[in-house]
Amino acid sequence: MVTLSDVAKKANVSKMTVSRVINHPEQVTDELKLLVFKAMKELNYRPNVAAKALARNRTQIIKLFILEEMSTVEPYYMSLLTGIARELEKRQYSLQLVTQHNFDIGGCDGYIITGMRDQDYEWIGRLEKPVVLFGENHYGYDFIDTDNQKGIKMATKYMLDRDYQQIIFIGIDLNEPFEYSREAGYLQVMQQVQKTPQIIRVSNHSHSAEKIIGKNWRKFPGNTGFVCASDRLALGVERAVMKQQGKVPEEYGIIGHDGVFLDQVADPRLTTIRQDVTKMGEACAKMVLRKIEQVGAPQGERLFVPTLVARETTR
Amino acid sequence: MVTLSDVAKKANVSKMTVSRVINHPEQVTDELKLLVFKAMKELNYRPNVAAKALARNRTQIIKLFILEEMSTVEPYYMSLLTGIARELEKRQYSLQLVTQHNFDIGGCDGYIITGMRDQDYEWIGRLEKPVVLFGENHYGYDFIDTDNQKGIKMATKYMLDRDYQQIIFIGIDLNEPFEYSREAGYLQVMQQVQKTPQIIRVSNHSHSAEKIIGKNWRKFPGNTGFVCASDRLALGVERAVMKQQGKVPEEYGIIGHDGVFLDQVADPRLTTIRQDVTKMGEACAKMVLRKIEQVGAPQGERLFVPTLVARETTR
DNA sequence: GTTTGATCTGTTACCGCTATCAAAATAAAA
DNA sequence: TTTTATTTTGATAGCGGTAACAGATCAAAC
Repeated sequence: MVTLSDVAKKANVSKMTVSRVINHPEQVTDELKLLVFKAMKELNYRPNVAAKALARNRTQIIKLFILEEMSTVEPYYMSLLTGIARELEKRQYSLQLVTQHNFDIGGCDGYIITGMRDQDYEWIGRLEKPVVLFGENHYGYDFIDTDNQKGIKMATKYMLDRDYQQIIFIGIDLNEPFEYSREAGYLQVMQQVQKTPQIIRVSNHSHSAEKIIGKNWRKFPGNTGFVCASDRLALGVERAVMKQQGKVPEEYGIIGHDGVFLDQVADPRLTTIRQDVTKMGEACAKMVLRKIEQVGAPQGERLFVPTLVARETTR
Repeated sequence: MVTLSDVAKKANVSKMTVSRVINHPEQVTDELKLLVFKAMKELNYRPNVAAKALARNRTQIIKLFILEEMSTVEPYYMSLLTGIARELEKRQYSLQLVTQHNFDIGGCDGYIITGMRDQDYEWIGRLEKPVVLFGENHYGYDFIDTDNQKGIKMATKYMLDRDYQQIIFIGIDLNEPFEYSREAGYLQVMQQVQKTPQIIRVSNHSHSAEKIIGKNWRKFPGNTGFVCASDRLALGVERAVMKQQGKVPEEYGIIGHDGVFLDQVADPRLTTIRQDVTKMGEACAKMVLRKIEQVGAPQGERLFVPTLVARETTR
């Protein structure tokens, strides 16, 4: 195994200089830097993460809490993980996945938390290492999220553009900020165009949406657009419409939200508000690492603007 | 931070004794063990993973390679991850997720690899640390998998039990062992009951299955059972049947395979061969850790028997 | 009561890296 | 040129564990 000392010897400098080239390059002359880089490359030097962690009194570990039940877990967590993992690896950090069933012990340098419900904020506030949330909140915690409001605004406007007359929002029956933001987006656009909004809230399962749409079918005369708070709901709505022999997209438009996995499985394929979840994952990792560097300084929020992917459920 | 020394002082023993209590308890008298445990508890001692790793020349890191494209990635990888993470954490290991886009550098103590295709085995063979595969293979690598053959056998038999006359296997158009095993399971049962088997292979997308079933609809008279190699395919088959006004499950039976996520999204809900992917994840982790302990000794294979979950697509 | 052997516990020396401070080299001011 | 300030580099001492060996303890055998 190639160590710092090996590189140091080869470059005719001290260990410390090599260490500095890696961690504080601004403190080293360009001349020496060059020598050291050359030696590192020639020896194919790989720093020993454990040694670094020990010396700096760090763990080089970030914990990811996924607080939702894994059975209901959205497939997009996989993309989130990919993004986080990619960024952490670049910076020589490891990941530890924490779910309901292993609320645990070992130390870490920071946390990324997602799937929070209101009651979680209390213990989150007591965590002693930097925390970044994936998902908006109103408690002042730093977070990354998609721009929920803008996303649904886009969807609603798109429905209007495509000339659907009656536009209905199918929301998730949950008192969480992301849902409020989405509804707000819908309401704002409806207000702008002076149409009466209509919101139906159901639990986030395709069957719930399907059922409620079926039951209230007579209220949806044709030319109706359904803006849905998730692709799951959109999938359920789509099925309900199809079963009622409603024509998609001619008579009924459907727009989902998320654009990860489910939208492609649907038939016709869902028009959806797509989020780049992987990129958001990277952003979570970057933010928590920056926060660690800055000894816990607040990082604020970062919203990612989603894109509307037009497919087969809108005309 | 509480260290070994703190515990040692409190228990009036040396650091080494404490270390032994943790790593080689059989070498310590019960008397001392009790003292040490008490001290550990009272001080709430948490071992420093980095220090341990450094001293033992280990990384305490396991890398998980997911070789499939993340866009097509099955949601069940999330369950796999959960299982792996849970087990690793118990043993003070961290996880590093490696995908197409960060084929990387840093060291590790072992690998778990999944989503391999034939051409991958070459470089896998060159890895210098213990490897465990998730997914059967014929190259002698240690692996964990679901019992593909038995699963499809169960499905096929179940179709027969439910008195579907013509039973068709919808397979994945891929030259991989798991597919062969599934087909073998189907073929064996068909042979036993002296029925002519019929296999249709398509790429693993719901739309592919839907299309091919639609196109060949006249070949499926009613009283037909479709045994599918994945829930995705089953979903497509289900849609095709519904579109042709076929009655599910009265006239047409459908059984999927995997039982993670998609089966619940379908409507009617899919009868499926369910795997406990989380448990298999745990098994992967256990196996690779054992292999590390045993300096790379072969561990063989371990097949998990899946269960048939009867729902709404079989009568 | 020694001696011997086995079992248990403690001492020492690292593992590879970084913070801290001291020393050397360089630049600026006197 | 000498003095002083500044920048750059090096020596040292851990970080918290573990392996390897040395020393102590204890029981059985002489």
